[in-house]
Amino acid sequence: MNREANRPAARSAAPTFSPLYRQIKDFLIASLEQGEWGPGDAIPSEGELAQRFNVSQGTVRKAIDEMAAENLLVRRQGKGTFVSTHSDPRSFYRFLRLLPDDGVAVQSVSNPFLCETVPASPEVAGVLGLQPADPVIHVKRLLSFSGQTVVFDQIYLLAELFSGLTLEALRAGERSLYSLFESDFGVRMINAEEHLRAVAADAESAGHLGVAVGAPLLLVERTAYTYGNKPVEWRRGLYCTEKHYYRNDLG
Amino acid sequence: MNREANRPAARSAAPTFSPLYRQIKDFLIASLEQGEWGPGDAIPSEGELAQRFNVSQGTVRKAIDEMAAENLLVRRQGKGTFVSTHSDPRSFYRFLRLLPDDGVAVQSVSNPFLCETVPASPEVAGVLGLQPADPVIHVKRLLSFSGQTVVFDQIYLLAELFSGLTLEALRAGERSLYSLFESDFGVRMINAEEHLRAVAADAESAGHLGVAVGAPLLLVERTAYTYGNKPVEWRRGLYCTEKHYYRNDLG
DNA sequence: AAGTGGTCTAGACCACCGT
DNA sequence: CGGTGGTCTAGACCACTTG
Repeated sequence: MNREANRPAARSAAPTFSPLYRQIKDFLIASLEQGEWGPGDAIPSEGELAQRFNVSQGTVRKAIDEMAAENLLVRRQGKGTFVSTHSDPRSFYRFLRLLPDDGVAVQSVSNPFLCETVPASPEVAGVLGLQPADPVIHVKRLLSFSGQTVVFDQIYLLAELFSGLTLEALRAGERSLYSLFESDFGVRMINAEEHLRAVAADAESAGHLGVAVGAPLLLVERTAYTYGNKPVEWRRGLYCTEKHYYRNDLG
Repeated sequence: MNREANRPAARSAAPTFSPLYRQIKDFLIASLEQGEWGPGDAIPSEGELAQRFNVSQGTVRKAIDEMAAENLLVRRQGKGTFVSTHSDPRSFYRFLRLLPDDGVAVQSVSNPFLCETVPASPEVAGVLGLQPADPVIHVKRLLSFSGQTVVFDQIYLLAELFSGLTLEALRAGERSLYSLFESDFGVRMINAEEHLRAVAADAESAGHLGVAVGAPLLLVERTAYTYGNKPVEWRRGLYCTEKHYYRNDLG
């Protein structure tokens, strides 16, 4: 790494000081972004990276530590360091926070029933950084836990990144949506922000979820980001919380 | 630290191996728990701790790094390492996730109107690890943002830890509840878990929040923990989400 | 200038995993 | 066994804060 090119910069005025391990981290993130190593792959060992960058192993270690803390990489002692993937439950975080009142988490079943390209509404365009009427892919689906429909999702995706997505592809396989996005479109969701509200069920939601019109539903609006905090998905989920709750750990 | 006493243990059967830095971390946490250093105080420097434990500075550093990541300590370059406190906004995390739709976060105003000791209901006893009918302190309060009442909280506290808490004390000062608990009762909330649901407003909540009976409200049930994952508070909050939302960052 | 945390090094040894 | 990550050391120097 360019020791000499960097250190003097710290003494000069504007350019923010960037320690070696951060330069290495940035390089590794850029490599991930470019697909240098795919999801689930092992990255080079600490020793090899240290040689490649001409730094000590401890410096590489600090870079990888931070990326592991951000769920970009997963360390496994004795085996290596691996790129996180949504396909592997033990590796990537799950975004669905809904749990049944009694008993433990059960596998959810996704049932998509619409997938079409439409012009973005002003709201969706604003969130995804598009011009109004730019194309987005609109997906509607239901989520069930133990045979009971609990979530009605409306999902909006950047058409540019997910062109070719079909209802058949969504229906195929047992994979999660994000797992499919990752393997079939090379788009990895690495971060998301949710806004929660209580709302009254409208006719469509009530029908899907089997509740009365006007019944209280949990509205979950999610913006999901890929590398560089680029928003690529916005979804509006209506959760029936009669027998399930949304769990959040603070701290 | 007891190098020799520890290492052989790793080779024997049962006792789980514990690295040096973890022993130091555990020692520091125990010290915090016993009030060795109060909220906002500086703990000894890395060098001094290294000498005291007869380890290298790097080992102390790793222990402190983990505690800083858990929001137990706050590092400030050039100054020292300090015990987190709810009194200092820049130091401890805030638990309130409610934000106004438009504009940035505004200071909330707490308006408590009831504080009495009552026997724990079975539900509260279960969560707080008490026997039913053990005493708990029941607090009711309203929270306002910019003059508008948005939250109706019912709070249950271990009577044992908060004996002497009065409505007057709650009303005094501008401090947050957790700041008051920390300074007046020596109880520090370090972790919490929330369960969210959408519910229909009952008569009491509707009256407090100025909405119709049956209107959708966000129900937030929180269990808060102090050191050792000991639950010390349970609260049931009803949030009016007409002009505010609950924000959650995933990842 | 002195004291603190922040970065970096070079090397040792341990724990874990596969072959 | 060899290779990986995990722990630990001793020491150097940098960056930030305060007096």
